[in-house]
Amino acid sequence: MKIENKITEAVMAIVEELYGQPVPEKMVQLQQTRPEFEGQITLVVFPFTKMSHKAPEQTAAEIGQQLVQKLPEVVAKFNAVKGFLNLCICSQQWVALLEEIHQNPRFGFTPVTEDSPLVMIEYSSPNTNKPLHLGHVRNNLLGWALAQVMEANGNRVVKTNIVNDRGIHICKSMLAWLKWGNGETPESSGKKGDHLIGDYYVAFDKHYREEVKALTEQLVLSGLPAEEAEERAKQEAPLIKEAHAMLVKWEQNDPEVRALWRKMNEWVYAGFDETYRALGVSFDKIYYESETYLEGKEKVEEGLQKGFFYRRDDGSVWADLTGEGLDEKLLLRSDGTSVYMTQDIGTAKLRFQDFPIDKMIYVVGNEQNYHFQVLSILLDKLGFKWGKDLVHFSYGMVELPNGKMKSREGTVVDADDLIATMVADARQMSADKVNRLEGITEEEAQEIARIVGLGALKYFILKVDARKNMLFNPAESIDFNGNTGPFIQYTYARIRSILRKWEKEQGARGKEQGARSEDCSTLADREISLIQKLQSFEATVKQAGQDYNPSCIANYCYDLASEYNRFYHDFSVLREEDEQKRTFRIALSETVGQVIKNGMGLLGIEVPERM
RNA sequence: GGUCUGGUAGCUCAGUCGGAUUAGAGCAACAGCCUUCUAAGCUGUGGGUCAUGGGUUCGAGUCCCAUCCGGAUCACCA
Repeated sequence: MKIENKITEAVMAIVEELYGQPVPEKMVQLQQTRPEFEGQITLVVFPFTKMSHKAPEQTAAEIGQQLVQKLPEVVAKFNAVKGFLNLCICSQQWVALLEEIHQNPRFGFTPVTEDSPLVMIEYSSPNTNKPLHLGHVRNNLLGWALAQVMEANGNRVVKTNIVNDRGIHICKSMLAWLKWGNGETPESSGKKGDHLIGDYYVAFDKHYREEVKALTEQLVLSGLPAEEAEERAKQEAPLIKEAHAMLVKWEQNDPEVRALWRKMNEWVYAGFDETYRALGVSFDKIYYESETYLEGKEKVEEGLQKGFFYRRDDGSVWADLTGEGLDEKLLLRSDGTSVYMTQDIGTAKLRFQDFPIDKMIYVVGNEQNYHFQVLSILLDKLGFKWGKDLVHFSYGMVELPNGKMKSREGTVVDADDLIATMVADARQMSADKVNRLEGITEEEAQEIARIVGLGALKYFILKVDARKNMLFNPAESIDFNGNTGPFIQYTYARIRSILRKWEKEQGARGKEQGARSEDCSTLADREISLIQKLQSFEATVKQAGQDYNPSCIANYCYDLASEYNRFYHDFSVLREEDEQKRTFRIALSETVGQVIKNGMGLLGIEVPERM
């Protein structure tokens, strides 16, 4: 039984006994004692003053006395400051707690069973016409971390990706490749497939803009107002018309267009796979829009028959959501083709056929908040049981110091470049610390650099609250000091180093057990607060699962590492002469390392054995 | 304009269920600490009207209302 629970139970009994009123459990508020006061756990007594009809301080004192009497093995002594009752907990309790955590390598995790709820998480969702950029990186990292967190909270998780592999943007790349590509392939050019295709997408855009510009001038000369001229030029430029023609051919299953489309998409997928592998993310099931985009129509027809939707005179189908405080939403165009919303309904249908989903989480940027509000209502109306409380895990945009990322203006941070830069910087960083690299092969050093560089990137992104927009300053982000991933990794590596030395020592004189509860009556404040910190990992994981918020785990890892660093500087663990204390502190260190590893693991961040 | 969302130190960010006379980290600046288990570290100094005004109460950065500023969204685009 946890220390908190014992105290809560006792307080409930005591208050009822003293003041004659039953107390709901929620009223018993326990918190960590502020460092400037003596004690470790504090009871907030304000809520009880109404029952006691006494001053807060006196009420606190009365409860404190009873606690010491009734729980002598837990509460050693107390002091009351205003309405706060600070309790000094017996060291044995802390030692026992540490031992419990130490014994449980999965501390804080809820086991997953056959009957656990099935949660599907959709993330990444790239377009196949250009490589992944920083915005996708945030999406992928959040999606992956969220999946880990949900699993840690006892859910079965299916990670899924919907690939937007069809549409006008793909045709643009295809067209440009046909026109100017001379048969270039990833092999012949040495480029990653997604970058190759992205280059043609850019080429298309460049030529297209030139055409638009020339055509606009022409139209202006013939007497059209400038704005109107540009509008028309955009629609009538030969290139865009060709692209549209290609899209029509694609939809008609033209063998040549389809073959080219398939070939180029394969190149892109190979490129994406490489980036995904570098980021350490993966999927259990991938859906392609080309396979799902027609499915939604059927569901919309069904909704139409049931009277949820209505058809206008021009044949288009709409949902009237004014009753829900929203607008009317188009579901099928007048020509019968589907729109974005229809496709999402179709994808939902397929997913539900494939999996008995209990909860669906979409990791998609906050610019689509409205879309998912509507989708939730529509899916609910159409009878998807998870539709009503689907979760749109909505994250903010990544901004750059000079504004937003815009592919046209070349202010995009490419994912592959970014990863390579971070790893190279980490390599440079550790090369500066020559003594560390002793006895390490070049290969091992490279692997450490990969772990540290990626750790820096991942932590930098995951530590900020997902729903907020965040600023990515390329110069400052490559910082390995302070509140960063490498700081936490460093703490871990140092703990491992201590343990390696200790194990060597133990090997010489025979194995010995870790934490001992006897004779540790005088724990230092630092040790106790470390144990308290360790204990709160459980609550943090739970909270992250409830709020769908990986960032609190990131901040927890930093807090824990900081706390350990102070401990590390206060005590010489290996040189401690008192045998009891030393084994205790070794066990404490080992447990901190274990929790750091688990916490970082939830974020998809690896920790190195040495660095 | 409607809806949603954010505003905390020069900069980037934390801040749990509303809790403690003094609101925390990191970066940047300044000052200390490597004969001691990994200095990617530790300790200290300076830096704040928690956007503004009201309200709720024993108590508000946190909850409510209004205002100001920023962002997103409101397509027969995806």
